[in-house]
Amino acid sequence: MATPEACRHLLTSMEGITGVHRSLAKALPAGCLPPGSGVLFVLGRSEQPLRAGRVAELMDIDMSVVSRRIAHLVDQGWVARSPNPHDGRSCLLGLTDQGRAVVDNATEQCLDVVAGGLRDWPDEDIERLADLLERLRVSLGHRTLPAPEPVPH
Amino acid sequence: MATPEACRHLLTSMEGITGVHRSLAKALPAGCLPPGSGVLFVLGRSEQPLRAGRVAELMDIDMSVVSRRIAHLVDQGWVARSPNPHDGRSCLLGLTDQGRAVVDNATEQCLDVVAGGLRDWPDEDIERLADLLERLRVSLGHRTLPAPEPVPH
DNA sequence: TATTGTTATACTCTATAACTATA
DNA sequence: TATAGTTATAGAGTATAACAATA
Repeated sequence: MATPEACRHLLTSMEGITGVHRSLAKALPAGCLPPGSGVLFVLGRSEQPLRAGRVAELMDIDMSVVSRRIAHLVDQGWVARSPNPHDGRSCLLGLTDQGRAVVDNATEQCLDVVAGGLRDWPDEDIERLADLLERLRVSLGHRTLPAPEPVPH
Repeated sequence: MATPEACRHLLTSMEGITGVHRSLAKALPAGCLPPGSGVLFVLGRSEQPLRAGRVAELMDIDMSVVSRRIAHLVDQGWVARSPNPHDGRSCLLGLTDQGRAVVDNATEQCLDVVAGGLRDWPDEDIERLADLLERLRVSLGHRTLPAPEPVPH
């Protein structure tokens, strides 16, 4: 049912999608989104500790990237590694209290900016946009929902 | 009217927004989006030739970035500089026929991927998402619409 | 003196490939 | 042999600062 016209319209509006993201980041106080925040957010949203490979899968980036970031985040004291009882090759990763504080602060700052920019929006438009973005992500094949850590054999 | 709950929901769905963009790029044939495509797209959408500073403004990135990209795109033969009759400090930038071909091809390839992923979406949802994204971009302060080149004094 | 654009430098995000350790 | 993770290297996007030319 997707006509080429509608897709073309969407494509144009998606063209600047990274710009929107950057605008948001620029509107934030300096240091609010430290390097590697993405990993921090993913770990912060997860119910359980995650393996590095699982983080890479959820973010749809290469594990080598996650590995280097994790090392840095551990150095910062924001992420803690604990041994994986089921597999000696991997560790389980979780936020420290400090890491949680960084995530919570960044989230609040982002919320301030978004809520400020969207203060005239009707609530239902915001909800609709969020829902549509989520569906777009799924339709374009990007993983999102953290499934429970599977127990290996 | 924007409640914190709705904004939080939107923020979560925006977190992976660059991932969606990357998914799209990854789904494309190699070489389809050459470095600097963004500048190419902006020039391709403009009715008239643009100054470098104007491109930077429209993309909300630093002019130094545009400058280096333009140099590369001119080397590739995709962008042509012409003298600006109103101001000797700047040039006017436009696509060459080759550049136009690159833009058109990339657009079609992107359309194929998007239309494929969204083939089950009702048309009105696609339009609604495109509209909401456009409004989001405006509300968060990101410039989009190419205004006519102002004539300096 | 202010503005336009260029260049040098550096930082962030990402991927590929080669490697180590464990399964 | 296959998988999880690490490390080295490289490419792409971006910003800041110093600079040259023109207004």
